Amino acid sequence: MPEGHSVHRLARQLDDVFAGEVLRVSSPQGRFTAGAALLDGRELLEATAHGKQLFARFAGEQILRVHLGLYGAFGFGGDQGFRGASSIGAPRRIGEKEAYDDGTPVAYDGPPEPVGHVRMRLVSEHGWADLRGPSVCEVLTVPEAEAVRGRLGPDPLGADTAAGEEEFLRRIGATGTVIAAALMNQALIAGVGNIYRAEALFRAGLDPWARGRDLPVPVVRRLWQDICALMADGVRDGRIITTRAPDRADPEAPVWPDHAYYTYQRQGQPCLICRTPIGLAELAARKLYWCPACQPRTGRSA
DNA sequence: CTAGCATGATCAC
DNA sequence: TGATCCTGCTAGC
Repeated sequence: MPEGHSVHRLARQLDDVFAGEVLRVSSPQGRFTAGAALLDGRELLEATAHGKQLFARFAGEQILRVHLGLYGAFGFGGDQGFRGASSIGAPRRIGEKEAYDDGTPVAYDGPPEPVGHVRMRLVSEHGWADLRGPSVCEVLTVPEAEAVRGRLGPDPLGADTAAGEEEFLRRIGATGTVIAAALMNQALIAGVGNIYRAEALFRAGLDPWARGRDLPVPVVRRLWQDICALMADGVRDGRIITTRAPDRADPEAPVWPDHAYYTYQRQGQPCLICRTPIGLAELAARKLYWCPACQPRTGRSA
């Protein structure tokens, strides 16, 4: 159940441990057998992310595209050098909750027998990665991969956040949908999910039902900039934390605060700012959390 | 133990 | 709008 920050961490991890390596690629589960055969024995050149989409470029113009969906996750394992190659702290799993190695040296005898439904297994000389439960795992040509990217909006974790801001402004200004729905539309902004959506709207004090095109330009700019900052923190921490330090129950515990969120899954509980009970609504088949007092309905909202 | 739900997105109707 | 994909966590027996 990853939002964009998890996929960016995953891309970094794959790049750290596999880039430049010739990989054995298989599908123990059997649902990716043909795709695995296209990649098997090729060098992984680079792994990148755009929003929630993961792209791994292999030699021979083969692009692996993975989307984790609701519950996809990668698991990693390998020898000491493999684990040390990770720049994000050698997690054993990336996708939903991440578990970290404690640094204890372990003997490495090659990958374990696949347990359960492993859609794809990548194996190098020094380590392995197992992919489970993705909504998409396929091999694309370069033009096909570019077409996928072309359908996505700007990524707050992309290299050029200034250009992304202008693009976000353009796309939000052109949509008639409410801002809470717009933030979940990957064609308008890529990588935001249900948590960042709810939390960014709260931090901006925005009515979730305000229409995108009705929002003042400076408000939309600040929203983009705040999402960029929040998601960059998420990549750094491996976890979504959106509460400002003074708003957490224990300011002395900045890394694992009691309250990581202002509104997400806090329906009925008091707002951390004004004590008003947090609201819950159904919007486009997803749950929307907001504070009715800090994010008052505006006249023109839908 | 089981049932229900979850940070997602597509497809059929 | 609802079903579906199909994993893992958690609340409740």
